[in-house]
Amino acid sequence: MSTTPAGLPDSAAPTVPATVEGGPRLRVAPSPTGDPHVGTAYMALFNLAYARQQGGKFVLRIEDTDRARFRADSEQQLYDTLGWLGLHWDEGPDVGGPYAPYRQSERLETYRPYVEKLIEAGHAYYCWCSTERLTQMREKQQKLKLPTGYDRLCLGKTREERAELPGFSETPVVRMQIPADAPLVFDDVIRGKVSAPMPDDQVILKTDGFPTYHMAVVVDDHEMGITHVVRGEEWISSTPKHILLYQWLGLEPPKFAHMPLLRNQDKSKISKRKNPAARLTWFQEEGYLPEALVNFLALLAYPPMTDEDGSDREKFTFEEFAANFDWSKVNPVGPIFDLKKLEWLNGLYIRDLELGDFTSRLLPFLEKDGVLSGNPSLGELGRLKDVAALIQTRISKLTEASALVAPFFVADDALVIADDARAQLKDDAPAVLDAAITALEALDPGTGVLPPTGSQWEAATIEATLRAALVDGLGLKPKFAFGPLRTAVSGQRISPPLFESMEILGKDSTLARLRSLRASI
RNA sequence: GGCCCCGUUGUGUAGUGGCCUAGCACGCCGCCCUCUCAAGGCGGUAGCGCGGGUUCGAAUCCCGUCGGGGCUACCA
Repeated sequence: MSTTPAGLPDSAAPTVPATVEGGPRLRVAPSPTGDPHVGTAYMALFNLAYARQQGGKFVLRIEDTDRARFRADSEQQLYDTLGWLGLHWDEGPDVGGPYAPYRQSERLETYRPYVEKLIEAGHAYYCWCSTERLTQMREKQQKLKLPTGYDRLCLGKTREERAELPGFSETPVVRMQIPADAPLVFDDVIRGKVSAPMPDDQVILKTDGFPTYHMAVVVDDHEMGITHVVRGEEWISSTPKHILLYQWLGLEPPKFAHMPLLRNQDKSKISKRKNPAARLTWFQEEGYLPEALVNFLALLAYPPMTDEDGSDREKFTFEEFAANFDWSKVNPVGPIFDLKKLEWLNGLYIRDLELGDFTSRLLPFLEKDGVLSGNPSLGELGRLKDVAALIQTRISKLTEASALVAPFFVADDALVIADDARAQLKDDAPAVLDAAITALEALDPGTGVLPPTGSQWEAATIEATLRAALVDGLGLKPKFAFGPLRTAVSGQRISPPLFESMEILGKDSTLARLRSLRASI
C-alpha cells in the first residue's frame, strides 16, 4: 500500500531527493494534542492559497510523535474544523495519497535508517543521561547564567564507559552533534535573510523509539516531496537544526516561510488559556460563518484586496485571495487577534446570505437554545423564514438569533415579559393598548390560509391603522405609541420591526398578546 | 540570562527618499434616516516608540537605545 516514490533504497543511505513534478507541494502538520488551534487554520490557509495558485498540492500530515500529549479524538476534530472552513487537503490520513501513511506514528520504520546513517557518519551519538541529570544540568546552567544546552557527557563514550558515571539510564536517546560552524543564516520567503541561534545537541530519537519533531519533519518533508515549509515564527530558532539534517543526509532543503504568530490582546502568542478564540471549535459555537473566519484570517498580517479602481476591499473569497496571493505581502509583525473586526465581517457575510441559506444556518442554534425542535414542521419553517428576513440585518453572529426569534415560537400565554421591558411602560400604557386592540379588531383577517384571501392583516395596513388610532387619535409620538405594543408582542424592549412581527404572528395571536399585557397592568 | 524575530492611530493595514498637511478598514464619537434595535448614508477622533546621524529632503537608509514577542525539552 505504501509506496515511497522518492524514498530509501532498501539498504543504502537515503540520498535521493524527492522528485517534484506538477507544481509545489505544501503541507500543514498539526499535532493532535487537544482542540484544534486557530493557528493551524491560519497556517493551512496560507499554505493552501499558495498551493492552489501554483497548481500544486496541499498535504495534511499528523505529527503524533508526542505520545504523552496525544488525544485520540483530536484528529477527527481537526478534519471537522478544517473541513468546516473549506480548507481541503489533497492528501492526508483520511483521504490517502501517493506518500501514505500520513501519520508519523505509522512511519516509525522510515525514520530508523536515517538515524542510523547519521550515527554511522558521526553526526549523531547515543546519550544515556537520565532526565534527572539533564534537569539538574539545566538548572545549574541557568543559575550560573550560562547558555543552556547539553554538556556532551555521553559524546564519544561507549555504553560501558558511560554506565560508570552517575545519572545513567538504560535506554539511550540519539542526539545530533552540532558542529561549531553550523550554518545559522538561511533565506526566508517572507523575511529574506534570517539568522537563528546556535542550537545545542538536539535529541532526534527518543527512548520510546519515536523521532522528535526535528527528525520527523525533515524526513517526512523530504519523503513527501514538500517544496515549501510554511510554519509559525516560533520555528525560526530550530531551522538551523533542520538545515543541518538536510545537509548531513545529502538532501535538498525546501524553501522556508515563517509566518508571524497570532497574538492575544497582551501581545503574547495566542493561547487557549488566555483566549477562547484560540480554539477553532469556539467559532462554530459562537455563530461565526466559516467563510467570514477564513476571510478574517487572510486579513491578519496581510493587506486587503485591491479592486480595479484601486480601492481596498476587505471582503473577499478564498479563491480571490489565492489568485492574488504573494509571499512578499505577508507582514512579519504578529497581529493581535481582534474579534471586533471579525464580528463586522461576519455581519457582512450574514447579510449577503441568500435567505433560505441564512434560515437553515440558524436551525442548529435555534435547536440548541430550545427555540425550535430538531424536526421543525413545514409551517414552523415557513414562519422562521419570514422572521429570518426581519433579523438578517440585525445580528452579526448566528448565536444572536435565538433571542429575536424566540417570541415567534412561543405560545401566547407562555410569553414572558422581560422586566426591563415592563419597567419601560408608562402610565398611559393601558389606554394605548386599549386603543390598539380596538383598532386592530376591526381589521379583516381574510379567509383561508396560505395565504388568506381578502386579508387586511398585513404590515402596511396594520401600521396605517395603528398610526391613525395612536398617533393621530391619542396624539402620541410614534416612539411612545408603539413601545407598549412592542413589549406586548415580543416581551422585549428590542425586537424585529413591530408591524411585520404582527403580520407574521397573525391577528389572533397579536390580539391575545395585547390583551394579556393589558390585563397584567 | 543568552540567542533570534519584530516596532505606522485602540486594532488590522497602505506606504520601499519628495505625490505624506501619513491613505483605507474595524472600533469609538456625532449627525441623518427611523416604531425599538440594527442596516444604510454623512462627518469626526486618533499614529510613524525614542535619540542621533546620512541627505536639499526620511515613516521610508544607517547607528544606538527602548519596547514587545519567540526560542532556550526525550513538546510540537
